[in-house]
Amino acid sequence: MTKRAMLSKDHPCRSCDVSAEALCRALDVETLADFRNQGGRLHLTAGQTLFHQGDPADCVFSLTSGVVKLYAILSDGRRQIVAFLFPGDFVGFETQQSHGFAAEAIGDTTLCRVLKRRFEWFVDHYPALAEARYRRATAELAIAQERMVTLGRQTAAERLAGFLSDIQRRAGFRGRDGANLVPLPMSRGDIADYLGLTKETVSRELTNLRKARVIRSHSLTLIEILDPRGIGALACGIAA
Amino acid sequence: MTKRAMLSKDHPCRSCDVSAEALCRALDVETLADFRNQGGRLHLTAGQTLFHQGDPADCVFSLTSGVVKLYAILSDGRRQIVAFLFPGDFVGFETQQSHGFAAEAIGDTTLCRVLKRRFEWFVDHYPALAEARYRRATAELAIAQERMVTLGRQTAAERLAGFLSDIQRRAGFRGRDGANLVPLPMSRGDIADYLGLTKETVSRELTNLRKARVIRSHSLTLIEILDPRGIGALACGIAA
DNA sequence: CGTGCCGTTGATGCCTATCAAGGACCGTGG
DNA sequence: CCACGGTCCTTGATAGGCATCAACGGCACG
Repeated sequence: MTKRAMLSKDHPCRSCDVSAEALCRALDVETLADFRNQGGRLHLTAGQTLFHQGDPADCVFSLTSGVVKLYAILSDGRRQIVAFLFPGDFVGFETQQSHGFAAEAIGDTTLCRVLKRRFEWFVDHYPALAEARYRRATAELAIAQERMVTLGRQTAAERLAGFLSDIQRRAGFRGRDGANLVPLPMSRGDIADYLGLTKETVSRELTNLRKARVIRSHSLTLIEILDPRGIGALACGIAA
Repeated sequence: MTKRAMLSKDHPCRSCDVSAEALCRALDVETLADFRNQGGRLHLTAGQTLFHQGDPADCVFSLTSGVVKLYAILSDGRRQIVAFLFPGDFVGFETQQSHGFAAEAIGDTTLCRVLKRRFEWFVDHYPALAEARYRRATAELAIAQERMVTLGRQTAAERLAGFLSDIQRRAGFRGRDGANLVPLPMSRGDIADYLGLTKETVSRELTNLRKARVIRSHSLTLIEILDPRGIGALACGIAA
């Protein structure tokens, strides 16, 4: 049994099943309880925004269920989705005063919220949390830099293959027959805006992969990867 | 007089004129001297690489003069430059074991090198340095995310305008007649690989800006911005 | 059972890449 | 000092990949 089980029976963190990499995990049990009591729990339904571009960034959030998109909108309506956030991801721990991007729920979503000032108090007093926060920041930086390569230099097919690999790694699961299943809770338009393409191109490339028997669609929001090597070969590109 | 003047007369950091945001500035004088003695100074000439993709990341570097490009190469030779580093910038403070990108000097370059283990010892013992390192990481993350927008959604003209604005902010200076001068030490090919374009397109867009009297070329590596508002109008895009 | 949103597919066009040639600049060596 | 070669930049012609425009189909919802 993990220390986690020692939380009082009705403490929300007790049943929190976010991935082991969540920043909260850097805290021991009593501290976690303390930390958790600083904030509140938040529910969002599809399309609700957590914050807009330019909003003051005075809270940090830990996503416990659902998927959130982080995006920028240009003056003429063009949109770029900077990241999809999955359970276990943190939002808002950047040092800027205001949010550079908007955050919006893709489906039903729950988050934990803590005032940033509180969060920083904990960071100052618990080196493990500071360390975890720093590791998270550099990990995200590395991801962001990889995405520059994707957006700057890859073709539509490569982008989509890379995207499917990523989602599989972060949210993929096995069917009872061992099938390699990948959920796609976001719309085609969202995928397009994430990859710097249009929804039509995303749709076309998906059918290409389908025709090539690399993937199979179980529904609009659930695909199966039939040929992981094929996906990998397309996606890789990077490094010699 | 700043505390800096208290460094022993021949201490290398004494004459170091990197921008005030360099991480070293988080340390007080004696500590800085101590810190500085851990490493060495490094000189590179045009085209020399500091490290390759995949090299073990066991040193951190502080750029004191010159410009360095950080880039990835895909298996078929496509290249994406992830960042240009200017004096005051730090390299290699990410948490990964190996470098995800290669670093190469664009012209003559000098850097300070410190073993990462040493650096981390200082981070552990000087909270101000930890704080500065964290701020730097999140600042770079924000920049990387902005660049996703550029690479994913902006046109060639917008990318170039944004690029010129950025370089002006980071390395621009005034001529004796007040001219708004921007150095371009990197080649057109480098700019192209930074912006996700080709060198031909970069060249064409530069001549467009020239014909539109938005910029003027003093030489291949030095341009003058005649119409900052024009550049800004093109570059902005972001936010309504 | 209609209505609307989302996804797919097709036809067309545009932006930028690619291919190609000429020109400017620079360092070298005669 | 000038000729020379190489590299980088510029400019033009053409092509291709993806966007745009448009129509249709499926699915969810009222």
